Amino acid sequence: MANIKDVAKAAGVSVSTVSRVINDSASVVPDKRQAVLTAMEALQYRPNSLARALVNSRSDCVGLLVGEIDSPFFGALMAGVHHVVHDSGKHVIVTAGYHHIEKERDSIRFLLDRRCDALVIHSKALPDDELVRLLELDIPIIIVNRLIKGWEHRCVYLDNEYGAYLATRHLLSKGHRDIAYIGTNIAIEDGADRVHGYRRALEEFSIPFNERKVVRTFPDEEGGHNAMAEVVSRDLGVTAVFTYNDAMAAGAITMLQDSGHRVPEEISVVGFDDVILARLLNPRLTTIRYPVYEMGALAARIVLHQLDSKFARADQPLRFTPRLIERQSVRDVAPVAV
Amino acid sequence: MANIKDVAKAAGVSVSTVSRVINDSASVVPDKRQAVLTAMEALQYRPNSLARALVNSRSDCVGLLVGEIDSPFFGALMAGVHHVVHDSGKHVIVTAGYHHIEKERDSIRFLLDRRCDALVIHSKALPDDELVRLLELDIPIIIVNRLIKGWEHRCVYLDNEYGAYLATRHLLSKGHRDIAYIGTNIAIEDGADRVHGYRRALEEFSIPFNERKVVRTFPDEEGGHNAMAEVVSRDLGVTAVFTYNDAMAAGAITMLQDSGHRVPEEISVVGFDDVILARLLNPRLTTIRYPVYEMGALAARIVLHQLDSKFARADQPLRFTPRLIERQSVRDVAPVAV
DNA sequence: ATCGCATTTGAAAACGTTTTCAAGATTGAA
DNA sequence: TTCAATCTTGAAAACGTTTTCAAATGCGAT
Repeated sequence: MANIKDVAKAAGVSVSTVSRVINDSASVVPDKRQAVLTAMEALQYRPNSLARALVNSRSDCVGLLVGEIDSPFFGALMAGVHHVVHDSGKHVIVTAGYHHIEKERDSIRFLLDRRCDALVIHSKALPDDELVRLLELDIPIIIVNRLIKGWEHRCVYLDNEYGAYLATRHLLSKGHRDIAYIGTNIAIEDGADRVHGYRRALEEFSIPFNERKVVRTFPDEEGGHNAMAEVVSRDLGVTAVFTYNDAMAAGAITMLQDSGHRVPEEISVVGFDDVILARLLNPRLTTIRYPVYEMGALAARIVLHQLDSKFARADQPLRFTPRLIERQSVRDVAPVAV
Repeated sequence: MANIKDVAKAAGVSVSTVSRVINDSASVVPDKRQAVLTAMEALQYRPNSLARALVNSRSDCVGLLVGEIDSPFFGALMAGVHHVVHDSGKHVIVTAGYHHIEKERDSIRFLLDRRCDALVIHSKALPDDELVRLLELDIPIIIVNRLIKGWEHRCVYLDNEYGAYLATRHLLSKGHRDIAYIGTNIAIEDGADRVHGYRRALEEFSIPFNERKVVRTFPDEEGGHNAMAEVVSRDLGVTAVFTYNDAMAAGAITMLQDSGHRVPEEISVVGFDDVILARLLNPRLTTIRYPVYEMGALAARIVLHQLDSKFARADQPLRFTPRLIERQSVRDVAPVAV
């Protein structure tokens, strides 16, 4: 591959001059400029971005750590980040941590080694103090989907407690009184928050919390399926289920339908996230909207701004509020005022 | 951030020595090695991968171009590539082209500028000759999901014609005689191939091809929904539909159910791709399995091999064969021998 | 013609690595 | 003790850029 020297030689000028026309960082007389341009064209010259990044100490890359590369949830997160980063002429490097501490660590190391200008991080496995150590680095970093105490201004997160509260309250307002919660078995803050929201709604309706009505499994479709089977087998007279995410809801619905239960006639289901799947299930899933695309976009906007204030500043709060999306998976048992 | 000189100074050795212990590329006496190690630790030193890539002309990165960053199909493709590339200690840089010629071009340029060691490309928009020009570069490149004549050994692709044939034949063998095809309106080879497969199966059963039974829209859920509405409105006595992909099938099913038609009792549906969604729909979708994860993994294995023969060689053929996955969206009208 | 000033140019240093090369230190055998 | 052979080491060049700085050129006014 041709380099800048080849171009300089071909155009009969110095490398400095070539550099100047590439970046037009200074004026060059028209005929030399033209000579350089044609030489670049002829040699199919493309500047080596590594060399450029080395001297500029700017790679024009934003690093992004997600949980998995293939999942509607992270797909939306990636899309949000990609969108705004590309709009600013920069690029994204994505890595996945698979909710595994070592992989998350490696991924972040990789992004840092690559000299990304900024980072957007979704981490479930890394402990707070390790993330704080990152935040203390002097590179723009935003943590997505997690709140670290004392670092609220660097975290773009959702009010999980309120989301779970909304979902549960919705079920209660539709007359349900025996509501199971299918949660995640990975020890992570949003899991705990959602249990709190569930309990708070229950309390508001003076319904005692029953530990037997919550079962925790791996937060995917299969986990939801198994958990639902467990709930059914416990025979607690449950008329509704609230799940940690839509994938689990899908698994739960499948399990119910396969075992001859009708949804929502016999058992109502509310999910969480509102991934695309939710609209496609039958019955269409009533769920809590998690604006993950918007959150990714906001995170990206913030790091870009920190990097270079010529990018639009984000004045929005970093805390997002979930919303109930009513579809068809909840039956109205006996309406009650909220 | 500390650089190699700082480490050298701290350890009281030359940069060459530090480099040697980093890569252990030559022997260093134990006490100096230790001194270097502790200095690196103390300074939290991390080699600058850009500088390293510059001198080695090896970035240890594989570039990947996909259609969209958020879609189950490309999610699986990315996951396949990521998996094998990570296993070899290298990394992936993903870009998305959104099926748009300019964006695809830009993305590839970016990956090349970044000096990726190898590329895996999924392109729908770029013309053959432009891709050929890429393949002629002396860097390992594999094209996924597209067959370029004369370059079969560089293309990992699916037998689309056969997939469509399989789907249509399945419907025919279940007694369906009036089968609509909901196709893609983007002019791309696999679209045409699938129409051919559909026609071939029809011919085999001596059923005349009826242009009115095929409608083409944008290949997503909404497109499927609209296309299905169109098919219904044409009132052609259709008892089954085969769609270009699962998302369209989902849209079609939603449309049918919303307008009071039962699936599969009134109308049977067969999709294409077998993305995760297919298992979750109700009824579960009978579809054609597109082994995209495996194809991504194979493409990655090949470029890695070309890069450095120490990675396992791929002896498999580059052409994948689709398979029918029977689930519940097809009704048996009147069995007929295949 | 000459002077001064502004514009355009190229040489060289810098970015942070790896690697080559030659020199210095160490070892073992005679 | 000496010599050769082997190990270990550091200086310097290289990778492909950008940028600083000083020199060269061009221009208008005198």
